[in-house]
This record gives sequence, structure tokens and C-alpha cells, in this order.
Amino acid sequence: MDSKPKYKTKQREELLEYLKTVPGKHITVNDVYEYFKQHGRTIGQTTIYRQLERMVDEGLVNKYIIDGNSPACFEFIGEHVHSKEEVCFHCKCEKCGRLIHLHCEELVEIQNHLLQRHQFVLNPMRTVFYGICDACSMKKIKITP
Amino acid sequence: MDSKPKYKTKQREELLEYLKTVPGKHITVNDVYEYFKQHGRTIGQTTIYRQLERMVDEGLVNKYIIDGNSPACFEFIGEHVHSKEEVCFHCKCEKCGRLIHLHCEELVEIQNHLLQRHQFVLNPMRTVFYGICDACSMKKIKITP
DNA sequence: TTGCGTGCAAAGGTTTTGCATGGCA
DNA sequence: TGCCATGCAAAACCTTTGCACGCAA
Repeated sequence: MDSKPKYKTKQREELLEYLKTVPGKHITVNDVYEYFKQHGRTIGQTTIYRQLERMVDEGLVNKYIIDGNSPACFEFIGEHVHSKEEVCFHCKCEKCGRLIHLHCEELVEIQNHLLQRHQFVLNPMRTVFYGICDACSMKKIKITP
Repeated sequence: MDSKPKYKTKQREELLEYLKTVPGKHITVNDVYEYFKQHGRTIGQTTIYRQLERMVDEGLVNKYIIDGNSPACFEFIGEHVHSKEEVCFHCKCEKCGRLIHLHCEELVEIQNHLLQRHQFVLNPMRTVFYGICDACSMKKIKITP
């Protein structure tokens, strides 16, 4: 998937170390930047962008694009989710931003359908279902400010 | 959904007239802008943004956000069908970047499944399936450059 | 006449790029 | 030593906003 040699830099190590403390949590480039800034360590924004993008290619990190105007969200996956059986789907609520993890057998049928009918190999790690979660649906019924 | 009075301006009429010639097709704000420019008629980009956004509210136009960095896509729906089934799904190839449009009835089942089993209201406009398209899958078998 | 619509310019914010420097192997 | 990685500044990019003018009702 990649032919470039990979260096093990201090910035990358520190970034990974931080990411491991927030697995499954959504963070932006700015979140990372501010975190290190407030801990007396400055890492250039450009570096964060490039490293995170590299980790996405490596499958260590998921990248979610919530909205065209808001910054992209990154999520450290961790080592445990690398088996096919443990693959989970994500639902992201457009209202409250809540991320829902689905370990649903039935949703695996989507992969099969896309593959057999449309010759498309779905990547569940990268795919996010956007919509409105149950909590926000009920809120909407009550009050509309 | 909206209480403001609606004016029938020349720009809006011309924009609608153009949109009617490309129903179901994906166009960007810049596409519209360039189209009128090349036809000797200039409509301000701001106006196009505002009118298209208004038409989204009115249900005349769909707005798709494929990728955070690429411009938003707009799609004229037309008067004839306002049913939810007309909304199309998108598959984005991670290799070649190709965008595939799916008007697939079976995929609508995903919406029903998510709603009934997970109380999640799927928004097909924002949801993009990421993966590898058929062309790139075959390329991968042949050569890996 | 009223006030929404228009469009230019400028700002806003996120991401990318150029380039010189620094650091890993 | 040879590259890759870094990081600053600046550019690129899409989109929104401010404001004066125009135009529909």
C-alpha cells in the first residue's frame, strides 16, 4: 500500500502516545495542537496533518468528515480492532455529534450486497453513516427552538 | 420550515431554468457560475450559494457533501417525485477518487434497518460509502505500481 | 415604499504547498 | 551521508459575511 520508508521520529512517537490515551475518541488537528501546546511541547500543525494522514493510510486512525466547514475528526483505532470479525460500523449523529458503534451482523450484508451487485469493496473503517440518533429524534419532537 | 417572504428574481428564474436541464446531475457552485459566464450572463457566486441553499430548504435541491475539501454537490430533484426513494447513495473509491452514484432499491433497506433496529435516522445525503471500485480492484490484481 | 435580493470585496477557517532546516537510519 | 521529517510562512480553497445598491411586490 505504500513504498516510502517510514522514520520513527520524536513527534510521531509523542503523537501516538497521546492518541493511545484517547482511543475511539474524536479529535481534531487543533485539539492535538492545543494539547501539546498546553503541555509545553509544540508540534507544528503541518506535522500533525501529515502524520495523521499517514496513520490513516496505515490503518491506525480513522478520518471522519462531519461537515464541509468543520475540521476533520480523527480517531485512534488501537490494535484490537484488526480482525475482520471485530469490525464495527459507525453512526454519527449530525445533531449532537455522538458516535455510535454498531457490531451488527446484519450490516455485514451491506458489504456483500455492494460487492456482488456493484463490484464495490466496502471499507467499514472509513465509512460512516450520518444521520440523527434516537435521543435527538425525540428532542426534535418536543421542542423546536 | 421557513417564514420569510420569497421573491421571484431574474437570477432565481434563470438558475431554476438551468437546473431543469440537468435533473439528477451533480453540479457544484462553480459549475453553475462557469455555465452562466460562458453564456454571457454573470450571476454572482454569493447569489448562487444563497439561492441553492434556499432551494435545499425548499426541497427542490439536494446537497451532498462528499469530501471536506471538495466543493459541495447540488442536485436538482424536479417537481415530479419528492419521495425519499429518489435520493441516491454514493460510493467513493479510495484509490482513484471516482464517485459512483447508486440508485439502488436494496440499499434503502439499510435505512429501514438502522431505523428499526438502531433508532437511527440515516441521512443518505451525507453518507458516503468508502472502498475500492471495480476498476481499481482489477488493477490491483494485475500490476501494483 | 418596503425590505428582500444581489454582488462585489473581504473575511473566515481549514488544509495544502514551498522551502530551508533538522533529525533518523 | 542520504533522505525523509519538520515547521514556519504563505498560498490555495471553499464558503460566509458586510455593506451599498437594485429590484420585486
